[in-house]
Amino acid sequence: MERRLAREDWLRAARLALLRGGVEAVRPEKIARDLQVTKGSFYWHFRNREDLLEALLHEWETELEELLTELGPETGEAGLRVLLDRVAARVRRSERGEVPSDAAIFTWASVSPKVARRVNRAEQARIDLLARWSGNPELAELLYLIWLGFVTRGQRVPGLRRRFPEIAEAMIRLLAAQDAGPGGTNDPGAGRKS
Amino acid sequence: MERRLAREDWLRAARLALLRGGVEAVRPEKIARDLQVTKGSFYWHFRNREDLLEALLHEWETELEELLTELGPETGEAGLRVLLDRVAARVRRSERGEVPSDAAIFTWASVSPKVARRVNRAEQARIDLLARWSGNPELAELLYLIWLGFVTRGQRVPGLRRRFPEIAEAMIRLLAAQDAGPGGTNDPGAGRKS
DNA sequence: CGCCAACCATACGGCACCGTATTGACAAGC
DNA sequence: GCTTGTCAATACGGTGCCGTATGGTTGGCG
Repeated sequence: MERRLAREDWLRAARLALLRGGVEAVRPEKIARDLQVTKGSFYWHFRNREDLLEALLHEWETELEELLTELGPETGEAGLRVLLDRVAARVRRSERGEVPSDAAIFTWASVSPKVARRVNRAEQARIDLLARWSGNPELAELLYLIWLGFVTRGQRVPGLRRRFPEIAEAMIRLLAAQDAGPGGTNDPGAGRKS
Repeated sequence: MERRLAREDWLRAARLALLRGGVEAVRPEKIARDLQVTKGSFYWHFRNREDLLEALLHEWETELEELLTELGPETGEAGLRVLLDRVAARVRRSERGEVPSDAAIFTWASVSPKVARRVNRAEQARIDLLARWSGNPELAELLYLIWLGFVTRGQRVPGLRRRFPEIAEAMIRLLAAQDAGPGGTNDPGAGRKS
């Protein structure tokens, strides 16, 4: 019994620790206790704590890039549907520790300027994508804020995450409303620039 | 010279520490260094670290209640304008350390179940208020999520907080759109300019 | 003037964690 | 069966923080 651990086992445990207790819970000795080993193992797989944290952040960045590049050619409402589906799937995977949780990373970013810079960059890519799809930068930002708010609140409010489809529909309606709405159909450049 | 410190001085320093570095930065010895005194002072004003944290959270709760009860009778668009004004003022005060920052408290809540429960309660009060005003629970939730997302992102993205008026206008348009929108044409001109 | 309360400094024991060094267990392949 | 590579246990010195104990300084006030 008592299998031995690979680097990936440590990463998974670290992702779960990050998810549940924030960065401050991601500590070699603590995770070692969770895994029922001593830290002798940890320092074989990682140089130090910083190395582990960097691995987590890097993992999140690359996973996210993949998600964005794997999207199909659909834009507008159809595109948003696909994107939200993917995002929801990611959240489920993160709850199993298979991938770092967006929410946890955001929380981390809000207390670490270094992490914040990298998160902001990834975030901007998402917003830009929404802006291209909707042809409306302001709406894109609004949609993103709704999602971000949902994720933030979903960390705290039990059972809220299950209501994601509901919020997703509201977002889609918002997107649809502006296509049919004030300016005529999908007029790129109808928004504002910063 | 070298004035001596009152409890309020410690609280202010703690609010700033919370704002800048999260809960983990709220530590007696660390704040003592910031204040150029030793922790002997701290333990005169507070029982222990937990006591300080509780004071911060309690302060946030009561300040927030006051904000909500001090609102006028306006509802709908006019009410939202007043509310957002108040909220913006609060954010400025929090940056001066006069009151705990919403964003910092939310970040704290996301790593502390105990804090999360209390934050959720206060949060629900805000959402309920919006729901009464708009007569549309789903829209209320959406508006709240936009604000929450903005606050979360505003912690990280430099200069974003200055764009609050812009977001506020978008929220107000959203509220106005549903008055004029799906429900039929009930007077959209009601509640102009506060 | 002298005293008391408010406030702060100093010094201490304890704990949790970091990172390193060294040794030990075990399996795979030669 | 012996070696080698992989992973883990143990033990250690160092640091930062907690909370307490105790004594020092100061200002107001009777």
